Amino acid sequence: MSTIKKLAQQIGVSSATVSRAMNGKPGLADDLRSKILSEATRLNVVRSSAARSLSTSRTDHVCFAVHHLPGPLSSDPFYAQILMGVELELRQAGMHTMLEVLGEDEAADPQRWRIVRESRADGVILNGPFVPVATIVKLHTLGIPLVLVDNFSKHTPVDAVVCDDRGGARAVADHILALGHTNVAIISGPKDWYSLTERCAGFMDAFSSQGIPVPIVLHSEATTFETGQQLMHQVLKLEPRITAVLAVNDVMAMGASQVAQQAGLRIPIDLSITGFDDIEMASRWAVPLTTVRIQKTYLGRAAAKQLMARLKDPNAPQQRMAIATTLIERGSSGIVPK
Amino acid sequence: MSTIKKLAQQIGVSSATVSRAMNGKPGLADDLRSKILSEATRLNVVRSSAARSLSTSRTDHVCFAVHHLPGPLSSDPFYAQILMGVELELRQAGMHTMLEVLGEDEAADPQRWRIVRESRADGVILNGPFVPVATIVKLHTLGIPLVLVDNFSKHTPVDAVVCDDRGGARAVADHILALGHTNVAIISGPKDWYSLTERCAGFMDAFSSQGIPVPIVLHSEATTFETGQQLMHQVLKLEPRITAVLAVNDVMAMGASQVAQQAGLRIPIDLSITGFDDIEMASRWAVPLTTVRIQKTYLGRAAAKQLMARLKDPNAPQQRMAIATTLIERGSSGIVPK
DNA sequence: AATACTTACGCAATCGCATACGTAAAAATT
DNA sequence: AATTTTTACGTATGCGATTGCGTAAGTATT
Repeated sequence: MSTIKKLAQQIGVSSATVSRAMNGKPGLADDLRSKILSEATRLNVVRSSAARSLSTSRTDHVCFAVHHLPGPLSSDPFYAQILMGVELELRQAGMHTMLEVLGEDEAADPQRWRIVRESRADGVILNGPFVPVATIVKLHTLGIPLVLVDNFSKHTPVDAVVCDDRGGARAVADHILALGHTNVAIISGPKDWYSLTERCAGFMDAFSSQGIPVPIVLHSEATTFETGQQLMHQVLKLEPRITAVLAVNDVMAMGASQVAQQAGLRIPIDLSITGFDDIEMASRWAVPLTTVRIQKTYLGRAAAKQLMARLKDPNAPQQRMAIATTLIERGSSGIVPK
Repeated sequence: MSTIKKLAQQIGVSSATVSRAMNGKPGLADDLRSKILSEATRLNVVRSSAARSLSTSRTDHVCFAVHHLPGPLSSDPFYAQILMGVELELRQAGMHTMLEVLGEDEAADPQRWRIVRESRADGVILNGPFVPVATIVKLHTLGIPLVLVDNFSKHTPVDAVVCDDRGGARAVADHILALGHTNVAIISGPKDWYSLTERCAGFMDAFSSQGIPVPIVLHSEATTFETGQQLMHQVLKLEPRITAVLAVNDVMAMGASQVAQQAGLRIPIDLSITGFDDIEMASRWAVPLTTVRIQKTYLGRAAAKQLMARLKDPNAPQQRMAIATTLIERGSSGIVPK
């Protein structure tokens, strides 16, 4: 790999000129510029990323941070797809994605995020509701360009990209109510996860606007297949006459449906179950899952765009962007049994 | 963030000394070193990554490359978990992960991998069998430290980390044969994917060593749920008396099992089905899947280690490391029906 | 035609670290 | 005690860009 300076000598100009040419900066005759550019590609000359970030104090890297839990990037492909979206969008802008997996230590103190500490990235896309608010605040006061995904902070003016959890939830709930169900349970995860509270709120919207009494709401420590199973057991014990279960995501819905079936309930004949997210397996599940589709890749793209906008204008007002969701009706929901 | 030089002035030494101290290099009194180190942490002084990679021409970054197909990082969490393993291992060594998602263009020409072109990483972990051999060769002759994961190249001496596909396949096949099955079908993906040929070979090993006639083998263009469904349809048409199906991965097995069930076959009473990979959903599937467990995170860790070893000694002989697999017996396999 | 502006480019400082080399003091050797 | 070796540090240069400033030529203005 050759340097800019050698290219300059080759052509007979100064390295400053080559630099300006390659960066599309003014102060250069058009014909010279195109000559430099073509020579550069011919000789495979690339600007050294190290040198230029030393000089400009930008890296063109973005840090994609996810909490490391049983889940995030592995079993539940939710964040993996967001990651794909981020990569795609950044790539188009000539930027790059770095991955930071957050353990307990890092979740508590952003100073321990090595990518941030060593400023290996220009900004951070922080995914999921797993990180304590204090961490977000600290990160923000540290002046690090930041975009939250699938999370939102009331306490700090931080950009966020979410999906229309509330609207989506409202839609499934409306769907279930339209089918005639009145005896409904909601199974959810931790009470303080933004998206979950929104989804629950959306469910409630539907009930209250139809004048139907509020359903049972059960919470758990996580949103896994297993917690779905556990909560379904509870539901069956608490209120056997339930005819529909609104799960706060697909994986939980799957767990719940399995328990229900093992208890002898037929879906959707005896019991309707709905999910949220529309993960790939939702349509392939034994009883295809009625759910709410989130365009995960698009979420990622939006986050990347938002971060780049923030980098360009650090003083722009905070933005919260909500990506629309769509109800996907499949076999797991049906009319209320007589 | 302060610089090394300022820290040096503060303490009253030269920046060279601070540099040596922070890099653990010799030529420094122990007490001075520890004093410098403690001051550095106290004042939050970090070596500029840009400056040091300009100076050392290392980045401490590793490029994790996956082909962008419907699958890799999204629906099939296989590579996502490998990614996690890589990140974990690199992190422990003070290195960082960059993500490069390969489209068709990049798959054909590594010069288009921007992370590589701009040497933003010291080496590449190349995942999956999706990339043409020519690309691997080119990358290798370009002198870029490279480790293949879930792939192997006979044509070039490139390090590779795979799992014991053959042994694992042998184990499931043995298991199925031990249950008395003799009328077996194998459903696989593209013929030229390394892991798949190994797995098929492993299956065959079992048959031939037991003296049982070779089974039907069907191939397809991909290894998705849908191709699993398609091949199962074919199997049913071709040889309705089949009693066991060995799928080359879990997702295909799931697709196949669904088709079989829809055709009225009970699993495992009428038909045994096995998978490979042991993805999370395998155990949660309607009929829990007998399969072969791959420790994906460990695969990633091994790959990262291997790459770092290669970086340390570029001339070490090529290595192929195979990670052991384990047979997981679950409900989808049973004795041959009478 | 004289002056004032632009334009197109080169010069040189700068970014922050690593490291080869130099040197004085301390330790070892004789 | 004189010499050699080692230790512990400082000096200075280079890594490869970016960019403010300077200047000569070209263009516009009057």
